[in-house]
Amino acid sequence: MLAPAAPTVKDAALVESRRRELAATALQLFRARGYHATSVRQIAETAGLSVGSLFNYFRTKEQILHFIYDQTQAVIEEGLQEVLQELGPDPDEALALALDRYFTLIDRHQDHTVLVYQEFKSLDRRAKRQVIDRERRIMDIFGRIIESGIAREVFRPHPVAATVHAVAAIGHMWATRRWALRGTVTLDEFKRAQVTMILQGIRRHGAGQEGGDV
Amino acid sequence: MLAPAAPTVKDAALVESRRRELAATALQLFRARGYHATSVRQIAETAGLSVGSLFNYFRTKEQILHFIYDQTQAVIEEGLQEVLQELGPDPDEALALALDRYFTLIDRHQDHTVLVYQEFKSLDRRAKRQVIDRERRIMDIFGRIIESGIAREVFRPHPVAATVHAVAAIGHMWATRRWALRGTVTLDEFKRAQVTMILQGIRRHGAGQEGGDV
Amino acid sequence: MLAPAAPTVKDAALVESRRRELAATALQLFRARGYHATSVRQIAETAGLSVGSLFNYFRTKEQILHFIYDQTQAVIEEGLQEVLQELGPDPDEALALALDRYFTLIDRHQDHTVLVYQEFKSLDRRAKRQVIDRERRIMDIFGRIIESGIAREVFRPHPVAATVHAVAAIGHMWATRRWALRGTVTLDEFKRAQVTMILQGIRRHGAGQEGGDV
Amino acid sequence: MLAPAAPTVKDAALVESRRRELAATALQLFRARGYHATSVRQIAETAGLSVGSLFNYFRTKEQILHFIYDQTQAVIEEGLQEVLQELGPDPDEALALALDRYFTLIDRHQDHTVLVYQEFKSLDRRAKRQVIDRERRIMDIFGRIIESGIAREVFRPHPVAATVHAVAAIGHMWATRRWALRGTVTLDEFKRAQVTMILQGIRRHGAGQEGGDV
DNA sequence: CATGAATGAGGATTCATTCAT
DNA sequence: AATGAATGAATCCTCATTCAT
Repeated sequence: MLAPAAPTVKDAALVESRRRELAATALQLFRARGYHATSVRQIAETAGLSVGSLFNYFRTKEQILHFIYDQTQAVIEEGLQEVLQELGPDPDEALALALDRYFTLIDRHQDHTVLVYQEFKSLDRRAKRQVIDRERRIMDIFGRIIESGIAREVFRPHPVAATVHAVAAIGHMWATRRWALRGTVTLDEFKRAQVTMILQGIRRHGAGQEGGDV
Repeated sequence: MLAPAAPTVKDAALVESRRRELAATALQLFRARGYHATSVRQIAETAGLSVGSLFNYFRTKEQILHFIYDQTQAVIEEGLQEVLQELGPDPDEALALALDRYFTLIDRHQDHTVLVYQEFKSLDRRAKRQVIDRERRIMDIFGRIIESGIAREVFRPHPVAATVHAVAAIGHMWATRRWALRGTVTLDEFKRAQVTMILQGIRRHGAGQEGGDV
Repeated sequence: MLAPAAPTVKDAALVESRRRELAATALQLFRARGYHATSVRQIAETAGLSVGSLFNYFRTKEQILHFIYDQTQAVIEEGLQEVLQELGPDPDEALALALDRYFTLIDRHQDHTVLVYQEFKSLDRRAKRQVIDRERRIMDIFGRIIESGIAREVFRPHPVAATVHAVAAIGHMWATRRWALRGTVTLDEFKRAQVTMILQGIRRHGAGQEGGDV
Repeated sequence: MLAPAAPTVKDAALVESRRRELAATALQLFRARGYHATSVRQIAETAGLSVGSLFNYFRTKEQILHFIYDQTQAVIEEGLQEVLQELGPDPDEALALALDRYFTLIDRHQDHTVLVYQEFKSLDRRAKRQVIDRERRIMDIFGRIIESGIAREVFRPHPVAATVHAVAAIGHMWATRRWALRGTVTLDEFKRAQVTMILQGIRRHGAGQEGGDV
């Protein structure tokens, strides 16, 4: 969870709900105009609050950004942890399922995904570290699946980091390269193509299932 | 070429060299501090010019950004066109060579690559379109190689867009996810792993060469 | 007495006690951080009240300041009136006693003394006049002693205003120039030195008692 | 001298003259409305500049305040150093001359004198120290005269700090208590009364000249 | 062509005060 | 009588851009 640090307002439930509203509004504006081009006043007004009120829920503009990051990363991490429970021992199937879920989550949080690429550097050091730590935890989920596949001699023993971050890159691309994909590939086609490529790409014996049957 | 639009100064050679200097300086500053956190004054001073002078070579701050994008994209496109000449008919080998070159170019222009992700939205519509058009041309190079592979029934007939942009995503990741890769994978290891994964991943018969022989 | 103007709350005793508490808290904060750097919210919280409540006891922030001034000036005036009762006819002795009491009171209300110098101008015209009137009354106490001394030809016939305000300046300096005096002079040494200087300084025949016998 | 720290503008002479103008304007406004109640915009506009320009000459509002302090303290210190050259060996006469000059300087810089009392606390630590150091140097000038008088057994051996700061307090009072003195005492009467009181007040043998013959 | 002083719109943030509960 | 959430004017400061020299 993101460090609380809400000024003035004491009603925790109110704080939570207002923060959510504001974050949602801000996310849209940040994506539409960019973080710097979006003024705090715009956020407040779009959310139907006064500037003063906004600052009762976030202490700085940057905190809004951090909150957005934290909130969605949490959802993604939880979503993946959830699917982890359901995974069988077959690395092929496990990775396919995890990838499917990951791509679904990214699809659901496209704006957030792009925003991380764009405005990560606008965070302060502490926030940066938090975001990176969380991202590392998310990557570790795939890392463990792949390592188990390597241990079982199903996957090739390639540098896990390279593979794991390729997974992230390919997933994120669904959000960052929408301009190219929109209209040419559906989410399902995208999933099938990428899952196939990744699975077949890292499998030890090129032979076997043609993957993609997810 | 980037739309001209240099004010006042007539000497074309001077304009070109000054622009290059300024762009190089600006790229470093943008990467170090971010586009918005970098002031035009800083760029000018770091480059050893006066603010007034800078505005003789670029009409707006945004134009500097656009110039940087355009310049590096041109180098990348040319670098790929170059390698295209040398490609034989074997799609496997062709793709491997093109990928290798592409990853090399991205490694050489990491700052630029990251900057595109971060500040693309700061461009105006015209500039955006130009950058996207160029990116599409770059992608088309891979597109043609892959299509030819599909035609020869070497590659699986998956949506080309998905594959092509996966190539981009994986390449860019070398720049955008340095924080994760630095220290764990060398450029050569990275190249080998990704080229293998991509080739094996899209090949029709999973069997065959184990890739990586680049 | 300070002009009433307490809103809403009717219970006079409650009003008085709350005002005292708030004023005491505010005085400390004003001295520590400055009047402008202290927010009403801080005052309320430090005093253990809600902002809303505070505004039931003071209508404006300025009114708090005014109240502090008024309250302490009253104490000082009363303290001096008190000593006036005990004064004998000897102007030398009378002045010495009054000065001693005055310096003691200032020592006890250093924060207030400094605050008057700093934030007098933050009062509105009416409040300013009230504070000045009270200060004049305090000065008059010394004025009358000195005039009586002049009439008895014990003190030199110098402009009384000059002498009287020198007394104030010297007394206040114990508070305003603490940075210089702290650690070098004790209150008693200070008193002895200043009383001696003042008495000997205004006495008609420089000769006579060497003062300091306070 | 005040640490330079002027941004942007390079023409040193221009910086100096603009700073003087701005400081003069600011001093008036600060005195009339108070430091906090005066906006930077007001200062700029009153001085006939744009806000942006003002910030080419001072980096912060506080720096203006510091500059004002520094500038006038320098004048006062120099003025006293000057008179030091002309002093003979007679402590009585020396002190009388120094006091006369000091009171004259304070009269000439009343606004500054009051402002120090009011807004000293608005300075940051470094600036505070600078102002105090300078004030100490000014006090030392009187300190040395008095000590020499004590050494020659002309003045009583009272704590020098107490006397020296009484001098300051009495001098400053001409500025801080104008509201009481204006109209009742002229500068010359004030000087004569205070010089007499101080000299006679600290002299060893109450006898001797009746002072005031300045 | 170069310089650098001037501009002023615009941004984030604070805070005294109000008022519905 | 107490609470504390809401308000929005006002503040300091930055920075891209212009233009006289």
